[in-house]
Amino acid sequence: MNIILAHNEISNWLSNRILQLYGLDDMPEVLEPENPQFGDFTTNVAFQLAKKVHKAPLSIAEEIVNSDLPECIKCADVTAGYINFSLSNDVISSIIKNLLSNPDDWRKLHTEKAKKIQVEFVSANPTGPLNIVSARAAAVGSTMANILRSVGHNVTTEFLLNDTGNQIHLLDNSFEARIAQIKGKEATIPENGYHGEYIKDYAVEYIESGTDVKPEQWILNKITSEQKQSLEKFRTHFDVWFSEKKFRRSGKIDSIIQRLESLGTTYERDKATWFAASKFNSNIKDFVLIKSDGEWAYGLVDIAYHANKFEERGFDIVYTILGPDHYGHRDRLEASMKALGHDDKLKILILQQVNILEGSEKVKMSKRAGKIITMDELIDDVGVDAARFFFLARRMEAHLDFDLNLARETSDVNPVYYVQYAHARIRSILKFAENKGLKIEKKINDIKFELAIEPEEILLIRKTIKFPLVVRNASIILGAHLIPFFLIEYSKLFHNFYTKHRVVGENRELSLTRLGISAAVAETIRWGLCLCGISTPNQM
RNA sequence: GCCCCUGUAGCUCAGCUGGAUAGAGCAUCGGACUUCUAAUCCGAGGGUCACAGGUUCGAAUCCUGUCGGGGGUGCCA
Repeated sequence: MNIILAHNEISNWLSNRILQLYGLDDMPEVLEPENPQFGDFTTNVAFQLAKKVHKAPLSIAEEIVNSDLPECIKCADVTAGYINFSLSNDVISSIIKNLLSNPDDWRKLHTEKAKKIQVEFVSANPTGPLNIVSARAAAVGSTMANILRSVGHNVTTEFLLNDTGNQIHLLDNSFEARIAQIKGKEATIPENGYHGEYIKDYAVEYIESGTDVKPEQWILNKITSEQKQSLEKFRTHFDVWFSEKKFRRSGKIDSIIQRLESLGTTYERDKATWFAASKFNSNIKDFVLIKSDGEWAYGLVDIAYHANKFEERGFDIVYTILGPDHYGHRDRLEASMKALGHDDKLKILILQQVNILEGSEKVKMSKRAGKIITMDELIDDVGVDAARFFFLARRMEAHLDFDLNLARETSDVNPVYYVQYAHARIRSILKFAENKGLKIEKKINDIKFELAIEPEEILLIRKTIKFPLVVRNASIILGAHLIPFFLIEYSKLFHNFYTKHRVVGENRELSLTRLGISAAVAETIRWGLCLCGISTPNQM
């Protein structure tokens, strides 16, 4: 038994009752009440039916409950029209024992029908070190991928390497100008080229290495491999680095343009080829696929790239995380996927930007001007754990003001330490108990959860068994932030429990029960932090 | 102009596919270590959920409008 099954059982039971009593084919919502006094699950279905069946909510609720309850339920109370369900003790106890004896299985939810999903994120231009904006994307994208895997999907992470085009030319020109300057030759960096110091450092390194690799190739390799390193250090792994350059040579782009033409979605104007995007979404304007000089526009390449994800690589769903400056691009891409028959398979998520503040002044970041806060600096200053938690503990749509000074100062009070501390505390208790001859792993079957009668114990147990619901919900609403917020609240419950009740005490049976609860909490925190790519130290 | 995001405690933010008394962290003030980790806990103060209408048994949540903040609206990528 697990909580997801129990939840489904209640939902199904309710729909059956509604069908039996009123002949209505509804799928009622079964929610968790905020206040624990209202049980483990609650439904407001009586209110919703009141109008349809012309009865008072209270009597509807009573009618529904007046029958055999689902097996997992101890009791169903009707209060003010709500129906509140409480799980039976056996179910609760078996869920926790299951968790303790097979933590790895417990982490595999398999709640959804497995789909082949791609998450594309960061995809920064390889023109310099990754900045703090990419760090937010990295934290969110990698955590989303972890969450989707947890519920049973087959997930691939991808970084689109923009290794060709204007920005790359500018980078190359800037790099070669720096090399020439260092060699004492007259050279100027293009006005809108890359002026950052790092280009100078790379130029020195290039010259000193005496390599015969062309500067253009060398700088690209250099920057890409440094980006990879930074990302790995930030616990963000990409399964695929997809080269735009290679893709452009594959011939797929020509075939996409032909298909769009044969679908009648394109037209010629001013010597350019346009896509009639407004046909698919009246809010957007048509845009250019092939420029008047015969070059492919970025929009076209990206259409072909996304079509490739579905057609060549067979993804059922693709999540592409973009910054708000690509907002205009979202509707265009989605319209084009519709044209190609991939309705609703592509979901573009806009991750709001990070504003950098220095005191109260907003700092404009620009790679070209060389003003950036790099991901490496962030890692050095505040650490991976604190940085990831900081980025994850807000939803995607939230604009984020990042004051680096404040972040440094508050890294001590970042809630991540609060959560990690709860875990470390428990490890320490378990060790203490083990030294006294109470090794919880060997006594799981002896635990008597009915001994847990203190409110703090009951709250912890309730919250523990429900974490899978949080993970599932996060996977559905694509809200990675649900995990950190759960962990903060959850850790608070534990710290509170810890100060009020002694875990390892005189009474061996009670100690065992409390150790069982504590071990389950530690396991849950470990899972949650692991989803977030955050470490779980055993001592702090 | 049009489109997207956003406005909740002094600060940073949860809560938004409508539900029971609006939450957390930080900051402020007052308490708690002889005992498994005080990186902790307990308590207090702090709110016109931007504003105005509407829908509903019920609105921070949905709809309309107004105002404020951010972004987009390229034959750049």
